[in-house]
Amino acid sequence: MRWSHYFIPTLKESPAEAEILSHKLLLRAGLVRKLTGGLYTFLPLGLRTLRKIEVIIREEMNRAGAVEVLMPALQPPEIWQQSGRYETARDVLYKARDRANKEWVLSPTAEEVITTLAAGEIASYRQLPVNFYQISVKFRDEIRPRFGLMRAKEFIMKDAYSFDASDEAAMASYRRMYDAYTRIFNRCGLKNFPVEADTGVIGGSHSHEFMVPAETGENDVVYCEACGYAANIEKATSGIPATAAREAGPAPEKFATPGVVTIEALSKAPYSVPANRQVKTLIYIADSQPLIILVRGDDQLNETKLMARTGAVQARPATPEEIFALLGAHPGSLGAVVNVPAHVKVLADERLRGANDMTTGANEDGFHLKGVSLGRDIKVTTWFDLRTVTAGEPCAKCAKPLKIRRAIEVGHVFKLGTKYSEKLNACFLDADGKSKPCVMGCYGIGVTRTLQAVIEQCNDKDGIIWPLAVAPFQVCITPLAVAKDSAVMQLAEKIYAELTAAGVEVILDDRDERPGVKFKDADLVGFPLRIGIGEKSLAKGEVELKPRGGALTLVKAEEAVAKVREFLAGKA
RNA sequence: CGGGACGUAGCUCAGCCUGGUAGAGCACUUGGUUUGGGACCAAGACGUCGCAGGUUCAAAUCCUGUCGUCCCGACCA
Repeated sequence: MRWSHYFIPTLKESPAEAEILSHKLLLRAGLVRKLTGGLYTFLPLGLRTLRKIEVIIREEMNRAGAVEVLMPALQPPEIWQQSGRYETARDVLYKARDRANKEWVLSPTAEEVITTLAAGEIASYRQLPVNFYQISVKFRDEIRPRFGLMRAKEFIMKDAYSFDASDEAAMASYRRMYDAYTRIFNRCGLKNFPVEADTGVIGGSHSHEFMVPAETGENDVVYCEACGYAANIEKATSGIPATAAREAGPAPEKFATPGVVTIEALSKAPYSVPANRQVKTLIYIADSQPLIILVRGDDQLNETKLMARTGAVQARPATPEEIFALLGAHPGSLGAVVNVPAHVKVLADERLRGANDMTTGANEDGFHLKGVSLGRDIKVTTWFDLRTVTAGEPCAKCAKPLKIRRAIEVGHVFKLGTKYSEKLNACFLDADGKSKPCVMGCYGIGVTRTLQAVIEQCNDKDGIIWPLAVAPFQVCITPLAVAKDSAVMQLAEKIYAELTAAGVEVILDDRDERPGVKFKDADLVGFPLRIGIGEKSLAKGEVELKPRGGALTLVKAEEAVAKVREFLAGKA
């Protein structure tokens, strides 16, 4: 490819819309352009990299035994109603109407379609296992698209769906995908690691997310360097000890706390009740039902855990008005000891189990209760792990201190079970002649997000440093004179022709630009290897080889092609 | 949906407070000089100042509304 015939609109300055580095580089290196918020056009260079990632994904999915299909992006709402997600996924579903005013949904994912396909096509255990995948555009009505391709309204996803005859077989399918994902992200040149994850609205029993460590990521990951435990903070647990038992009085004692409505205020004089001896009382509305939630004063409720434990589809903090109507007091004076309506469930965090001599609100503005014992004074409906892990807590497996870091989620694997196959009737006849629902798994990779994650991880002050496997071009030839009859250009053309013939992906910067412009552009775009050809070195019969981010070496002109192939072979 | 910031040339921004001829740098066009890390000189082209109302003799500037973008939070398959 000749640069002058291509389209690489590089920018010296970052557009104001970009905040994080990878987003700025996407725009500056001429990989994408924004159409509007959350919607991007891939330019030639960005598309080449995208295609390379797709090829890696296809190779590994095929190797893992999955078969490629392509499903419609426009889908009938009926199947979404059948699975129940027309309601539960309502907020992210884009909807459209046709001329007959019939409604359609734009696919955010394809469990419904693939399960409908399986329902029609799979009749016997002899057809199992099978794993379908596709690489296609997905649509999600994100509340807040951000960071370029990281969270967009429309993006490219690889989604796969496995169908198995038994739970054990489904776990084997899950494991195959898990291993394939590790290979895929490694091949993309990404530092990555799997973490235990919550299954969310998609449902299922077992789940891992593949994370790329990055400060700009949207996920917090809890991990243990000693034993390798790693989990999304939404799911993570620790070995933190329960609340210490104390000498407890015979009954709770009410005391006046005028104006005190925070844990912190109560921890100060004249009350001086440490946060770890307080019970924090939170009121949530989960699927229209009020819930009382108790966590220790120094803990934070983990809303994802709350949703997971209760199976709620939607949950939100109650408003002060709702709270007053329920308990007769305002936030800051709430407790679960007295005035708790019989129909309201009390969910308490495990860390409070057996705790006594605690202080909590009296459900009367301006008053608290001390000497409260959980179990004796508070009727807990159910105990759950509901708290959010913090850094430094002992690992549940090995007791070493846990750490927390930010990361980008690039892949997610779920064991789904029979949730969709039952609802959409994807059943098969087993060897014993009985009809059983397929045991499913689903597996996603954010392809466009992965592209940006590579940039986020592979860069320096001058621009992108593409891993060879996903670089838009492997080699950039930079002749410093472009007149057709110049020795420099003639050699550049010769090397270009030889490399091209050898199957190397090479771009020839044949623009009549000053050297500085060409060097800056090559660095910004991030080609793994640049061949510099100038009059100075050519006078000695030499050309320059400059790996991006590495040191420049001089080689004999006639050896250049061989050296380049050596370089590429060593990196492949 | 709450909080905040910003919409002026293709891009980055100034001008707005204190109303009075629409600006700079980069990019672009032409000519010349340059030519090993984003050149220089000269000439040029490019704008309904996001949009709609209002105030005023006069609005980029003040007021109201609206749309859009970005950030934080909420939310998030």
